[in-house]
Amino acid sequence: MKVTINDVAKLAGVSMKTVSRVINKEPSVRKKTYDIVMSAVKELNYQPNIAARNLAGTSSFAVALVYDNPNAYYVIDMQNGVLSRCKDEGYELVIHPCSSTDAQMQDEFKTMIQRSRLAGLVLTPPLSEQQDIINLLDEMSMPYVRLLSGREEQNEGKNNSILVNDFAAAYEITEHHIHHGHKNIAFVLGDKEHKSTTERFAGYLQALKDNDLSFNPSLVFEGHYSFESGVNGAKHLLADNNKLGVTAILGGNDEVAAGALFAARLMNIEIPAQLSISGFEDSPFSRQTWPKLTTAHQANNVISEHAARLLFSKTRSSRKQEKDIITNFTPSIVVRESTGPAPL
Amino acid sequence: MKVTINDVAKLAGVSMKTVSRVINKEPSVRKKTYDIVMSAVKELNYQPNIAARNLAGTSSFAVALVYDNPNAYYVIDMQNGVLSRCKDEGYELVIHPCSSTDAQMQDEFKTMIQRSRLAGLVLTPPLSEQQDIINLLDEMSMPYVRLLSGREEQNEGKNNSILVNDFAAAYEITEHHIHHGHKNIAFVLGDKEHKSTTERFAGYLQALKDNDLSFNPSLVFEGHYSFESGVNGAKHLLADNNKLGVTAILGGNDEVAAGALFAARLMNIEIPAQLSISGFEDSPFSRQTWPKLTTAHQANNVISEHAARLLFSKTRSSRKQEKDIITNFTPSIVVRESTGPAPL
DNA sequence: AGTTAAATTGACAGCGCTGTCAATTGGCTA
DNA sequence: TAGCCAATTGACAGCGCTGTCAATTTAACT
Repeated sequence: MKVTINDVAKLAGVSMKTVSRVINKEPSVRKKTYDIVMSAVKELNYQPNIAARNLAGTSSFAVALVYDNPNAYYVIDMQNGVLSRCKDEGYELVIHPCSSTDAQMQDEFKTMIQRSRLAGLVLTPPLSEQQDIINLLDEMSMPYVRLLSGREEQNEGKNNSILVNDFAAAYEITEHHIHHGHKNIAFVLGDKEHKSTTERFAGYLQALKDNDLSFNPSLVFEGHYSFESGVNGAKHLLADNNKLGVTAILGGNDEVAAGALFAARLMNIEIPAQLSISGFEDSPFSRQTWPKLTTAHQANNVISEHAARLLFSKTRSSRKQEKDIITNFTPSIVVRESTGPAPL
Repeated sequence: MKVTINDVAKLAGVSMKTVSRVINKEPSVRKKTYDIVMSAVKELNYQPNIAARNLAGTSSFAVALVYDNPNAYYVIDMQNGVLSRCKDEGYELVIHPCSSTDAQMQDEFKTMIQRSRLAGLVLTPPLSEQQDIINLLDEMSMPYVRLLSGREEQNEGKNNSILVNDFAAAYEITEHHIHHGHKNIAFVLGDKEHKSTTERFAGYLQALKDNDLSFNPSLVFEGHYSFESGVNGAKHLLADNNKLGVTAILGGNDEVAAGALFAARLMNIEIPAQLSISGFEDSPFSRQTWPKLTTAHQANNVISEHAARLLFSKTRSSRKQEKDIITNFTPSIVVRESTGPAPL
């Protein structure tokens, strides 16, 4: 029933250590030996014991995913992406939800790292943007990968960040509206503490500028990443029978856009005939509205998978480096039914 | 930096084994000894090494949460509930998303169990309703706890199930509508493969019966647990200018209800003045609609925590039994703005 | 006090694997 | 062919803890 590394060694006619080398893809193993061992592994269906590896080795076989994010869809995508890579690599995934505002979080964080003897961790926004956490990890010289909102040129010299180009996404979405003849394009921003908010806003501004449209500050609503904020924002922007003449609204994310959509419906505004609305992220949320949202697709499960790859590439130097790790993602626009030409 | 059980033993002036006994809350430890050891543990801030415990002991210190559920909110709640208990008990949580329809799932399942040397697992619907999985676990004599939709009387004799009384929830919600004077109460059902669907439907029927209202099959729409299904269901039920005279709709869950809400809005039906709509589960979804949904609150994080407790109580017989584990949950109605008196 | 059983504690091996370092092999040059 | 270095392999200890079982202490009796 239980197959140990010793059984494999006997069957292959080599030492345990050599089997260990094969399992861990260490160099200095002859091709022939490798094949013999591998066939023995397969014949016995050998499964390395993670606990023993953790105990005996210097580095452990567990990575943590740390998040403080109310968006369940986002979290699940992150988990699944990292998890799939972990399975391939034979690692365990420790999930660690936490509150970034909690004062004792750092302690709890430290305890977790000690207890689990982690090989490394993946940080998602907004924790990945918190300098004190980064410092703490650097102090402990613990490998980590950050998921951040940012542009490619900002990633130079760093080799532990995965950037999502929210600037470009916002730029593209704004141009989508502009090309549809929209002039008065409003923006319901997300939480301003999040870097994604400032990046998206910057992209929006740049697109306006590049298309010779003037920026009207009253078309910007400073809100939060929530449905309700979208409702409030849209109500505010469209107040007084839309005296501002808004014909398009960028929601800070899909939830915000869904809220805006709802508010517009309540005001008997036809979507997209009278008003175009777009979101960001392409969460399942964007398909649960009616009409479905035009949004910027961001493959969070893919992104998180690459984050995991990057982490693994840093963790095990003995293994050959993976060369196809993408560290810069640019969301691409998905046009659905919530946007269209500007009304005449 | 690294504190081992040996350090604690020295400081406390006892053997390693005694420290081990204290850590594991084994019986046969004098109160005085216990206190001495515990103070040493605290002084050194000793953290047991999970890998070593797993390796040395017969049972491991990891439990798995297995799910096949597209509802991210549900999954997150489940995770958090089980996770909080795991932290208290010093266990690890292994999350295992999988597809119940996938043919090779059982194999993968087995592999996971072998690899991780699990102490036990928590199964959520619809996996918890699959007999082949139950059989497999029984064969391996692996402890598990099932989360199921069902009524208290059905839980007798079983000690590995946590029941959510969807019957009672549906009964209560249906009566809520009835007491508001509704007569033509429609129901957009969820997936009929899920036991929660049949339970909720049964509760609805019972409530109608107990209040001397006749059951009209054409007021039932067989749908799915999705927003879109809610839209379609409501459209169907309210067709032809509501010739069926529907004044209230039960959504199979909150997503369905949200869909129904949206469809009604599109038809310019006022909620709740002309039509009452209710959901189930009280997911964040139900607060992201406008008006907010009346629904049946189901504290999934609490439920999953009790599932974990139940599992732990079965896992370590040496530890004193927990007596306050709730194995039967009855959701309670939360009245918000989407329901009201029947129109005249 | 003396005896006996029960409760409490400790010594020690070993869980399955990897790190260290020494032994062996093979490939190459002179 | 001998000689030498690098590549490859193996022997062995030990990671931090728990199970086993024996040693010791305590309590409960004649």
